[in-house]
Amino acid sequence: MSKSVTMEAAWGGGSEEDSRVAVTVVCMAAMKDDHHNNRVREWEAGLPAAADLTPLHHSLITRVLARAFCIPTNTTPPTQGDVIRASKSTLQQLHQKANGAFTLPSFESYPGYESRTTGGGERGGGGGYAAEDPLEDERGGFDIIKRSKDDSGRKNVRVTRSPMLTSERDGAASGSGIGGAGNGNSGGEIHGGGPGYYWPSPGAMPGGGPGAYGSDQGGYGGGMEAGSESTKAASLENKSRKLGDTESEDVDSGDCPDGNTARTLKRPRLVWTPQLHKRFVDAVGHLGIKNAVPKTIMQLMNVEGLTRENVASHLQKYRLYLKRMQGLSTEGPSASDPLFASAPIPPSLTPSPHFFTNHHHLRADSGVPGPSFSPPAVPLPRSQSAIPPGALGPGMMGQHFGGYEHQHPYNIGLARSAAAPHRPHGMGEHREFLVNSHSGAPVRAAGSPPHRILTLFPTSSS
DNA sequence: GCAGAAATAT
DNA sequence: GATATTTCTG
Repeated sequence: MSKSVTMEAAWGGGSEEDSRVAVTVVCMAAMKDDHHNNRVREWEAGLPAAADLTPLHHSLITRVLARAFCIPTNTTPPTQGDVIRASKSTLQQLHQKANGAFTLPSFESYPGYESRTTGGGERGGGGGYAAEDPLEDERGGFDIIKRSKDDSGRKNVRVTRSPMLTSERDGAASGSGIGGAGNGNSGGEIHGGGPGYYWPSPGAMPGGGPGAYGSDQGGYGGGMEAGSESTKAASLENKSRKLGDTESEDVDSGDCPDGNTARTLKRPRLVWTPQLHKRFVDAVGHLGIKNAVPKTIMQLMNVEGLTRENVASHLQKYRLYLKRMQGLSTEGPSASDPLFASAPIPPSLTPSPHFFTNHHHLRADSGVPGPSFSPPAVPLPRSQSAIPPGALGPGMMGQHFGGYEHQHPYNIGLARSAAAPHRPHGMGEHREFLVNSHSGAPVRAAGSPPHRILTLFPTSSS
């Protein structure tokens, strides 16, 4: 358990130094073991140095590509001959190295490697996409993983920075996935160390992952997700083309993922967790459906990071839902919209308050005025089916909100709301959002034993 | 600039 | 198909 191997490959970064292939083996146990340590050195010694590889990529990368990835290149574009020559020469060098003293130590010596690569759940082998590791995401950062697939089906992972992230991260943004213990609490960054977002791994961990989802690490604290960028960027580009040349310039210059421009491409995807939705409903109920407009709701909700657009979108959906409910007023809640069904509709908003049928699932905190915290927020993994049942914590399984009626994960404050439907409790004071619990247990209401409450956007009160 | 609807993306 | 974001329109 104490052994770990980190393989990090960086190529085509923003500087000469980054343009390298670096393979680092960290074998904590081996560090105490001279035998192992020597073998590691031996292996490292056999690797091509940065200088061996830099000329290759500098010669081969086209200017367009280099520009796109902010790779410094020679000012004069290489000719075809240059490329061929450089390729040959570099290949020769590599061959020489390969034929020479390039011997790799046996990986069997490093069970850590074995277990990680086979058990990590990343299909197709490879070093995996470390940042997808829930444990890694625990660090509470706000980095956004954007994925896309190229033709070969390989995922492209790009780590960008949230607009809210003002502090600099170290170079580990896309680095190892197993380096740290993944304690989001200790990894406090800009917002004080909440286990912020979790950007789930599509297709990863088909039941065999590290199990962080349901662990007491609270591997799923998040609520925002960044989706594929390629399609988005393409769409953006298409649209900018439609709009004219003025904007395509922005897209052009914004290709370099230097943090500033990538931000404009996409905003993290907000998942309307039951808690969040409940807050939303409270706000709407407080305002009355007539006066409930996105901005006001947003202000009343007082949730950091929530935008007017988020609220507007949700309000749009919510209104549709209410309409539908009015039509179905005699038939009870719509199973097709479990999120909405999960939170009470204030009497002022609904003609059919009898709506809630899952009373046998009422939580202990129901009826308690004040902030009521429900199970940890559920991110919306692209493939939730990959999450092992039971690993999500109470009631957290199911595709989307499927199985909701039985899992009752979102019976939030139903009784509470019935008792005090017009009380948008905690508003103006609390900013808990996408609450998480390190214990993995449902977070309790205020007044309950002091469960550790982690907020997505920790505030001074956290 | 905001709200709401519609289109689009994931 | 569901859900969220983005864009469009008033």
